[in-house]
Amino acid sequence: MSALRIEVTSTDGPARAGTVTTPRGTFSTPCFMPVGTRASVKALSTADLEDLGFEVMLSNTYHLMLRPGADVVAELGGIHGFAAWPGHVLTDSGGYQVFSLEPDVDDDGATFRSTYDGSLHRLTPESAVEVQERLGADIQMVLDVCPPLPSPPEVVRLAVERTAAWAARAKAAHRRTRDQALFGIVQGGVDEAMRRESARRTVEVGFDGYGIGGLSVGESRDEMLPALDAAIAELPGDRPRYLMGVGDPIGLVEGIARGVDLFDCVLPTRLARHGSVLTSAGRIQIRNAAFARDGGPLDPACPCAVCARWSRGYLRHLLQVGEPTALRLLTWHNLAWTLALVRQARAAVEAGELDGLRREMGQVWD
RNA sequence: GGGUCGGUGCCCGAGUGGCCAAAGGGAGCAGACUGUAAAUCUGCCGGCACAGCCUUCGGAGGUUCGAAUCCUCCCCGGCCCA
Repeated sequence: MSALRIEVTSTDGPARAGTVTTPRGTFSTPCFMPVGTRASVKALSTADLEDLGFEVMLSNTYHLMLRPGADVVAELGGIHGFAAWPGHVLTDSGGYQVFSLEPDVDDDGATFRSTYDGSLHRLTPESAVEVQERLGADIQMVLDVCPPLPSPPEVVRLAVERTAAWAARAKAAHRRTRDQALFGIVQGGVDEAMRRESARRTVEVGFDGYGIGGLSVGESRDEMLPALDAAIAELPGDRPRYLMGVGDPIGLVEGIARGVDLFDCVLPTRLARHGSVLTSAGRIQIRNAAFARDGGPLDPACPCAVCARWSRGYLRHLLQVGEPTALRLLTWHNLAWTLALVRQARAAVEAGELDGLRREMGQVWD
């Protein structure tokens, strides 16, 4: 009789252990069971995940609006019920997605085609707020205009104007029914004066927090940081400042040094899926042949569950053969690594030692 | 034994006289990625003293100015008949 190896992977990450209950008794995993055995499998301990500090789940109205549809999410308990997530949820307005899909933008809103089925959709400042409210998001973003960089001054100007006008409309459309927050967004490209103006005009409308958008869209760090400084200088100190789309190690630390409170970024997860691993010695490409016989962890200094258990050689193997688990494990590590960095930065801020951390990071990352 | 189809670069697979070191895919190797359209994209992928030369399309001969492509024999595999 052939046997089947039973391992347990929970939906929110690799569980350390699990149990398999069969008519013959309960066994802990990994274990071997005869094929055909009727069994129920239960994962135990996802404590590692909670430990990582995933207190905020990020989600995107653009996707939820088109698939499965905001009404479906609303019917199934809003995003918290739908995704079984009790923590906070921040939704993006779709402004960035719309920007990346080459939309037709006019003064009233943006029209774009769904990448799922080609159908035409329209987003306005009002409808973006309405969708996010139906989703039940705790932190909602106003619809903005995010021009690519570099862009001619008149394009940046127009983006600033529309973003300001849309901010006022979004605020007017927003009904505070619970303790949800609405954040405005600062645009202005890499022009410092434009950044200041956009920040002032957004603050004039008045929001619970402020996103700094339109950065990390192709410009160099030397262009980005002065623009960031200019925006932050105009933002109130008692409101959260959210640097949208930045998530590289230097970007995080430099943002924190300038007073940024919140980030969100695809970089750690996308890099992971593509085999780029964040380590205390810099980025490595785990696909490289050099790691085939490397029995060590991704990052010896990393305390994450993946580094505690699997070798570079094994993770490379999983990736090379196309095993989906590889994507997950590498993502787990990059996320844990990034969160550890942010935690370290937080501690450094409290200890007044952030400059030391910045210098350290500068020696490893560019 | 007879018939028939076929043997192409690491693998699969186009090509059927010159434009062929040989399409395409996979594998391999390297790189990119920052408010997720993206488990995606890009480059390399016979050798070398590299605008050229050398070796390669089962093997050995031959035809031709010229062959992976045509002819002969041989080796190997699939299918059909005996």
